[in-house]
Amino acid sequence: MSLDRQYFEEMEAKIPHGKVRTRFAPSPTGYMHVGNLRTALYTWLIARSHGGTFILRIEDTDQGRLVEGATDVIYRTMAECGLNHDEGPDVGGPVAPYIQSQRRDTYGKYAKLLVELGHAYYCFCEKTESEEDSGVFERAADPCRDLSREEVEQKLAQGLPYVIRQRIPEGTTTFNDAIFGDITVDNSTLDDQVLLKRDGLPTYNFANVIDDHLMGITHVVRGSEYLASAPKYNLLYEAFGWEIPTYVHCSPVMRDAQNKMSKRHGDPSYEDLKAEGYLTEAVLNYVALLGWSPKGELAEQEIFDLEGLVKAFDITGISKSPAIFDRAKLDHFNAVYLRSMAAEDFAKVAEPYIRQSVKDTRYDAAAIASVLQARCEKLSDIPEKVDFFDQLPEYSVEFFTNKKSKTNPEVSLAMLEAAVPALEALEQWTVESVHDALIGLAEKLEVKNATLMWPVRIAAAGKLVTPGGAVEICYILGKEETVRRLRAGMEMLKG
RNA sequence: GGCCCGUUGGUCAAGUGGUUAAGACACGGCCCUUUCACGGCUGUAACAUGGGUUCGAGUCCCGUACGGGUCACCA
Repeated sequence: MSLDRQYFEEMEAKIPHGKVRTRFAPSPTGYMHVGNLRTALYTWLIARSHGGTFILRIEDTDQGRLVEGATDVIYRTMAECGLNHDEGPDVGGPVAPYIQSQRRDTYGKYAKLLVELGHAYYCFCEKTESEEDSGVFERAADPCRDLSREEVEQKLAQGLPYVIRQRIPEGTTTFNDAIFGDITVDNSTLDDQVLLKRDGLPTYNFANVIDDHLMGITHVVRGSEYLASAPKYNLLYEAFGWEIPTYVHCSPVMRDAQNKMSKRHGDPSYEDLKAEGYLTEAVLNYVALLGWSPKGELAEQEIFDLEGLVKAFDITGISKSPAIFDRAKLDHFNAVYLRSMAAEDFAKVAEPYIRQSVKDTRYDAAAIASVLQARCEKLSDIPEKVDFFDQLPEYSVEFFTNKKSKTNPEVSLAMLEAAVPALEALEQWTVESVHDALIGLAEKLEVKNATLMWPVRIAAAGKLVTPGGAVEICYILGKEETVRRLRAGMEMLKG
């Protein structure tokens, strides 16, 4: 067994040093769930807030789980969110390739190096049966652990299939996590995990260590489900004599107190949220705060754009406990972002939703948008809110009764009878002219504004709750349609 | 079951031995008002639990309960 020393030297020589380097390393499942997005965000933030480098690496070592087009979802999501990477499969970089299936040889070589170093061994056993739910898990000593060098050579020469396993030493292992602190475990609780699978591909755990080292990763950000395997990582780094990176284990995003967000439960992915009418900025902002909070004078701030996050972000603000994903709060963030948009920008994103129910192009989408902006939490709320423009809904005569406005059917009829000629007389049909006409009329009739406005709005919209008041709705409807609807209301009140 | 981790209002959370225990969302009330919103004001509501340590504990230590993770030739 001869090792290619030069290969290792070359690989080592390529590793960049001196700057923070982080990596987001998804396996291509075709689905970017919220927890994933948050991990990507934090990872990106750590790099950017240190002026470091952010790397995208694709972990596709599981041949059985390859999903067509899955990497596209990752690229698209990252780009849309503004989480740009400096190195990756598509842009290259000094430690390419960035797709694990293309690094196959490397893992094999390092696995053999580890065998040579005495920290791993060849195992020729059959695949281990999963122990089911026997309740007690006891690891039998692996007979291959103590095979002599000659025996190994012999079996190899016979072409027997094998895996390479990590040789866990006696003692205890302590590792440090930036969020959880020092954690010490007894090595007897660690198993001689497989490093290199029978198909020659590395296991996730091994590939991670090799790639993170070879890519010069300084901060390993990942879900807390990997916390338990961290000691084995340390042992691996130590076995190679490599510097151990900073671990940053993040607790999961939950759907409720017991369950993680999951595709299986129908929890939304980033793309699902987009489709539901949420803004990318709002999702990112919300997700950033799910499990992280700013320190110091920024502690009370909640609205952050990416740039603001870069300035405020700090690993120590990441919390240990899991966070439940709360729609109501996401809705709030989305509403805040929607409201803060310039009117024309909002009109632009709202228009498709408006046109879902307002097909009649005589009705100005921009005008409708302006009335909608302060009134929706997500864009998908829009169609239902503006459905009365195209067609006046059937409504109850009871709608005309409103205590606070001091209206009832009788009063309403009188108001409409007065409003119709006043509006018909208008030469200019603008928000101002309609407003002035109606306010002037109320004054003349010596009734409070609401007494006149309420029936007008009901007759114009046929709904109890509308985006905008009587004036805006009449304006958008136009004179002809407004008058037609008010007259219809009068007929109804007479009948 | 072993090992590891976590636990501040319904939710997100600040808090690093001495505070009237922040703030946000949600919820209730009031104001504004041309409905609903927006905006403003205001209210209800929390340190899982039992022991220590200490003059003093949400903050430190131990136990208990509950929850989660992990124990794959998956990632």
